[in-house]
Amino acid sequence: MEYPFGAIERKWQQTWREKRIFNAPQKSDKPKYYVLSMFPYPSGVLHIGHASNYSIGDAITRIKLMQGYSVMQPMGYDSFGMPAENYAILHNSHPRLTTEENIAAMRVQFDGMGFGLDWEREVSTCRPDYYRWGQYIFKRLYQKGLVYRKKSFQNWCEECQTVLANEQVEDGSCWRCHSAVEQKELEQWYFKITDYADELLDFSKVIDWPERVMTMQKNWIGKSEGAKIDFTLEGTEVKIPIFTTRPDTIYGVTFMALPPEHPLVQEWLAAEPNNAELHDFCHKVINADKMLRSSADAVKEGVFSGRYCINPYNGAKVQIWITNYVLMDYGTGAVMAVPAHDQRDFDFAKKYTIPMKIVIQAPDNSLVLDEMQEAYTEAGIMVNSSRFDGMESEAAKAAITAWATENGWGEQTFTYRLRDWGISRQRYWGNPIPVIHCPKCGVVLVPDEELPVKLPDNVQVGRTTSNPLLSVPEWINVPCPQCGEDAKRETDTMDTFVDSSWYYARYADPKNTDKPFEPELAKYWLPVDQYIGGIEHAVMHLMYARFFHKFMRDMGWVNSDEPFARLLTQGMVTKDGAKMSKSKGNTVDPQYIIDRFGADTLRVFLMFASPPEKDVEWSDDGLMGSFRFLNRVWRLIDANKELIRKGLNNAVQGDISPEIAELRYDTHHAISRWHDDCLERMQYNTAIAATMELLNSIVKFKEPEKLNEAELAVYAFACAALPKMLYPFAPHIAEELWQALAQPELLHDSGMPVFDKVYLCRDTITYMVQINGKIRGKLEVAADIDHETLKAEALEVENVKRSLEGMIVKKVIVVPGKMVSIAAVQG
RNA sequence: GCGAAAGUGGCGGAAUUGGCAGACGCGCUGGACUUAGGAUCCAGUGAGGUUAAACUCGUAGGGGUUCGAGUCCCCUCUUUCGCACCA
Repeated sequence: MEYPFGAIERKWQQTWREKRIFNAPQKSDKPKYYVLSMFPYPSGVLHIGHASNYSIGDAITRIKLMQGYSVMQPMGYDSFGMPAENYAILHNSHPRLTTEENIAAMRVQFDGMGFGLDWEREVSTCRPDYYRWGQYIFKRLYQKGLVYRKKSFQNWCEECQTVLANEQVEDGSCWRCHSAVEQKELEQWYFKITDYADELLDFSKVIDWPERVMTMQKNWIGKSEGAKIDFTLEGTEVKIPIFTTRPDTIYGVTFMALPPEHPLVQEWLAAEPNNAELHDFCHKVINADKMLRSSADAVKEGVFSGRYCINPYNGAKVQIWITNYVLMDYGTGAVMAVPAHDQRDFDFAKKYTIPMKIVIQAPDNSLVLDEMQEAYTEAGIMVNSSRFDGMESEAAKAAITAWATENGWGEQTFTYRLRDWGISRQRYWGNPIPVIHCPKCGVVLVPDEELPVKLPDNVQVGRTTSNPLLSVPEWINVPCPQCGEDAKRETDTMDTFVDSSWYYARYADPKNTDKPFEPELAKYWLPVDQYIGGIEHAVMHLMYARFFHKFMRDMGWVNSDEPFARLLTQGMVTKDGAKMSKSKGNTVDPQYIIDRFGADTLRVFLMFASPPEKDVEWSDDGLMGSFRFLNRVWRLIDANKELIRKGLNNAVQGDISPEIAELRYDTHHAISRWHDDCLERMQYNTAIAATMELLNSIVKFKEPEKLNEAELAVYAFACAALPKMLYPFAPHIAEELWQALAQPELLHDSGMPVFDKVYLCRDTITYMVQINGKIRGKLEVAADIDHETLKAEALEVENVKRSLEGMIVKKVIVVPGKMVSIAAVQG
């Protein structure tokens, strides 16, 4: 017989809702705990990945409730973005309608999983009551000087008809649709995330983040120390600043490398319309696939510009080359090339027979110019470097930089790989940028009282024209808020990552109609104590949210430095070793599993199969194992509930059999392991294993009705521990069994399962005996035996004695509570 | 190429501080029972060896430290992830 999971799950879902168990109070005497899983895109269908991810957060929520915290676990929808627009096109509908339908459908499935979510705090980024405050925050960022517009070459996804931030380009492809990314020159809105680069590099204020995520962010920010040095265009006063991390090689500069996008190059192009070589090369490079251009094994190419610049250190005349290997948007967009000491410059110089000059000599004096096969990039002794000759190159870096500062042609500086965040998207289904362009006043912010700038409904959604908003003149044409003249609305919408950069704060005060959220409430709930989500957001979402949080702190809206104190990056669910996807045809429908085996079974399987941060390989057989487990627990308690109720009221004093004493030990041991796994280690698979082991220990007793009073008390205590231990993972069956044991309160309110250290002590201990590292025997002794006696007894164990024949014992080591180790040699 | 993490039975995984490797689950083998169920219960299950033991081997491979290594150190291989002309 299967236990009646369907009825039980419906019953408890309804009870939790009616009793408002998971609606977090705004004020509480208890300490707060904020559990947050990354909100989903509302696809309308809950897939196994969602089920797995949110099961983790729900387990934490229920553990923290039992522990006595006031817990908030909200949920919402990241509902702007391309997929909604495409979905609407496909179904000949409107994104707003399809999105709301999907949200309603997902809500039902979330509830069917039994997640303890505070639906009164639901946010959906595509609703005006949410995106209004995104616009408000945009304005505050603008007023703080953290927003600007810039025309430049952008990553353009033809498929999505929109631009992408650098971090949204993966291997030259769009992060979302995976089609190739091109370059297109456009005027775009930017957030000055680089202002916070140093602070984003500092993770000292997070409590527990995976090292991997912090490393990825550090790599992405890519801070490097170096010097900015001004070269001068020959015969002019024009400065060409360069950035280098190797100022010690400045006397080895034999050419200057500029990218075609460099303003000086653009000037020369304009000045020489007939220089075909120059024009062809620049045109070719600028329009080349950015991925190919920036890959390490791309062939280096260039043309000589016919111009020279002057090295300020020695007055040397340096050829200026236009090349494909220098990036306009890193450093100053100009490179001093030192072929003898930089591999890229070396390759380039070899190809175009540009001279080289050794200025750092290897410590063993082995460098000879004509014999060099590759650049020498190590440290060494300065040579051919005028007044710096003989110095250690590492020390010379500072000296040479100082010399530049003294002479006014350079300074010590830092450069970052991180670029400002381009947030403009040429799409309809996003948050409108609250700006009006006035021919007279320029860029004018929409006044607060006119927010939100609502998306018009009557657009023709489609991907043939670039931005659907361009087709709504009555929305675009508005009077300027400042001068009243005819003006036009900005038609770019914001990157959806803007919406997800502050939603965690809105949950603290989701219905506020005056401001994004009440600072007092955000200060109470933030930071998020435990954040859970996929590793794929390691750089983008998590860095943007940190940036927003630091801005909100500077505004005085929050008082923490980091939004997420602890971060858990959960693994994905795989099948046949691959990520589940429709195209591979290896998906599993959670709804089918819930209908056939119950949500508890699904949750237990997902949590038991592997630790939360690792991938879970789907297994139908494994799922059945979880189902059998819950059925066994059910049968045990259902068959014995009167007896257990009685036993829970029994006195614990009295004689008990050794077998029951063992059960008592197993029970307290299992609970203690559960505590450790649930609270310290966050390793829920072993917490479930401990629960299974306890069940196995209990079911050894086939006739509990024959136990005496004291024994029954032990037995009942063991049985009653099962629902508590199951609660985080299989909450419905746990509540039902808990109620069957005539317990008055619901489990979240019942406290942690308790164990008593007294019962973890044993009178006797089994010691293993090792000889030279191999197990040769064991002996059971009193727990308080002294070491000398123990050693003597260990040597007398029969098998030990025999193995020691003809050997001389050199040393005997006692590992308290565990083993006796004998070191012996052949005699 | 650089950096990080990982590699344990037929499978998912456990071993928390250097101390009985393989918990727990799946699968498999044998048995019991039967209201034939996607049952349940009992026994077994790393490899070799044995009636059973003893014993030998065993945590990717090779070395090392230690009374003792899955765990620490060095080298190699493989896999995964991140970065990759960043001056």
